[in-house]
Amino acid sequence: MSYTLVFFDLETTGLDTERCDIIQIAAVCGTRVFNAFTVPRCAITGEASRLTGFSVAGGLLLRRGEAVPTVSLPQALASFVEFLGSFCGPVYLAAHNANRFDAPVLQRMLREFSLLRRFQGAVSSYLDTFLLTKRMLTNFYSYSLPYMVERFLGKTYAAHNALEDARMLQELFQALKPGRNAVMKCLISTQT
DNA sequence: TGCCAGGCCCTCTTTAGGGCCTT
Repeated sequence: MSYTLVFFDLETTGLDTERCDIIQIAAVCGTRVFNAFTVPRCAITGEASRLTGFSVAGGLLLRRGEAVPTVSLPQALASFVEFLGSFCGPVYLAAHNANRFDAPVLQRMLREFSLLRRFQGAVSSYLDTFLLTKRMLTNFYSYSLPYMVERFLGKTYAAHNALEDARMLQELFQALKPGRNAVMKCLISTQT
């Protein structure tokens, strides 16, 4: 049975998956793209702000000082679920370190806005590409996304922009060509 | 200044501990 892989990434206010808020949700599947920004409800940590370039001033979301168009968090999440629901199943939602970061944050947000059931109807599993690359490739200096992209695609890119991270993750996956069995071993159910 | 989260993986392991990766 075939499956659809959608590559995604979140930019958030920090690393605490129980408390952080989403700033950017981005996803790619082939040439189809989703990208949404939202004004976070809690403060952006200094480290997250330094890495992503995001800040909030006067109720506006700024990236490196320039205002970014935003929608409300529930609007962003509902649009994301609608985007995911437009693909033929089963749909796997892939992120680098999904198991430990992106999936817990997204699941918590979807539950908060009563969107989890709809999401679970569209997406059967997450795919953790960090686990996948660690299992596929041994004895590497690093398994971070920027390092993997530089090593296998020969590119440096604007890391910590969710859309660029998702695009690079898709390219990396296409370059590495993991087997179906390797992919299946790194899936995490959305039914939590 | 340096610490802050945390499940998985590895190994100098299993009666444990440290590093990784994500923002």
